[in-house]
Amino acid sequence: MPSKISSSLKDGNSPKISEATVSRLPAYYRALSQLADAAQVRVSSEELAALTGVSSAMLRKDLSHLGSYGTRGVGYEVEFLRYQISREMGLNHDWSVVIVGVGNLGRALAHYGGFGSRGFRVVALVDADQTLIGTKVKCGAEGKTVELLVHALSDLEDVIKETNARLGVVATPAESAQAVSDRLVKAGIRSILNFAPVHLSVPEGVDVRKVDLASELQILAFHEQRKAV
Amino acid sequence: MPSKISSSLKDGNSPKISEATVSRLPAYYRALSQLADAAQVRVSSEELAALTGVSSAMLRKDLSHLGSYGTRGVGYEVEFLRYQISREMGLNHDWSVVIVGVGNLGRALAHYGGFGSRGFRVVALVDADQTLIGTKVKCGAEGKTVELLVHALSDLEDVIKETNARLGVVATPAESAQAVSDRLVKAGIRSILNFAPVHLSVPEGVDVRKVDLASELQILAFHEQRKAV
DNA sequence: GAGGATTTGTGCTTTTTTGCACAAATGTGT
DNA sequence: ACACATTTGTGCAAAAAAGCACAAATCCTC
Repeated sequence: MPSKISSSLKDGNSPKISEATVSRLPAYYRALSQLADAAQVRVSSEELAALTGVSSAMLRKDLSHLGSYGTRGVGYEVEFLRYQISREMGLNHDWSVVIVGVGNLGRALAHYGGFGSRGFRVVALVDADQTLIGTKVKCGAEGKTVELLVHALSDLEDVIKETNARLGVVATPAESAQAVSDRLVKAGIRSILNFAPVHLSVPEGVDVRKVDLASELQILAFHEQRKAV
Repeated sequence: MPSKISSSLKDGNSPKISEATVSRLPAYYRALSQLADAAQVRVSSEELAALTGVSSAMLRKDLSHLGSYGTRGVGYEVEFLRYQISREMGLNHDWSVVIVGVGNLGRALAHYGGFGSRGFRVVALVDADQTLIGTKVKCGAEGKTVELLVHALSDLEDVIKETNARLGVVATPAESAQAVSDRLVKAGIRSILNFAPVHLSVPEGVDVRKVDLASELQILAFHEQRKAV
């Protein structure tokens, strides 16, 4: 039995988890959730590593940064480790998300079930298109769908204040992305997920993560071309 | 004037462009396209770096791996550099893409204009859902939309052979992603873009890039939580 | 309760990536 | 023609990330 007592015995200061590690934690969390659903109690670093596509040594080092949550000779307790990761990542409470841009992609994101099941709740939809404003859009996957009203872009600040959104998703065309980002920041948003194919410049203290679909394909194409030799 | 003569004077062997560099080339390419549209002729490393969110030193080093395409004291010629990057990445010819999974996300991807304008063409849609098979889905952004028939998953191999698709996009639920991936590989696809929230295990020589929307939000949430202190 | 099998946690090494600083090359003006 | 301002390309140093190997800790069996 792992010493579940020492869980909150960590110093107040952040123990500097490296960015590379942080970027892999979600994958570990997902795999652990999967195992938990399958009622598996314990898992070895080898097994969890295989499920997430990393080496077992790297997995162990990543986890060791969170604390010593495994048992030598045995492995990790699935449910316990999952909880520790979720706590470390702040997934034990819900995060409110505002999506700006309700085009094809924005609607797909709203529908996407993966958010709700992992601590994120889309609480507001915003768009500049007059023909969309006022319409309702289904949010969340089957099971617990909610209809959300599309608000006007001009009401962005109010919407954020009322819904207490902490995370902003930019799913607008490239032309308007920077302006939208600026307003999100001004309204207090400090974490932005950007789907528009432009670099957003934001003041210090604001985090932006970019997801660029075309870029991903281009990177694949680069390697594909090299193979063809 | 840069010496445009030496463009193909490179050794046949690949000059080992680092993965980090490759992952940034698409951003450079996009920014250069933007500048070209604005009819800008020359650009400095400083300016291009600002547009893409990297340091000017890193940009110069990245570009130096492709060749010496700039002119000291002057900068880079926008159109010329753009062409060199596109050539290096294999964007001078079109890449055919097959999308498996025509749910909300798959449809959004099919609609997405960013693909077509950057050397990618969605040539086939495949799904397992009987109610979708045989229906038509609009592909591409306004301007040149094409209607594509949704094919049965059982016909995957034939569809790939007929359309000569080189890139596969997995936009299925997590449960079926691995099986779909296996069949894509067996059908000759060696580059896969995976949107399903699972790790795909593939044989050596096959590239997989993963885009996980929930993971991105989780990483943001991690940092957001740290700020709140 | 001792010995062997297993599996974590981690110090050390190697590789990759980033950052700095400046020489080399080009254009400009007098 | 020559000094000067600009901007690239790159050698070298620093930092970050990944990989290796093994000691430490635990469990199981006899």
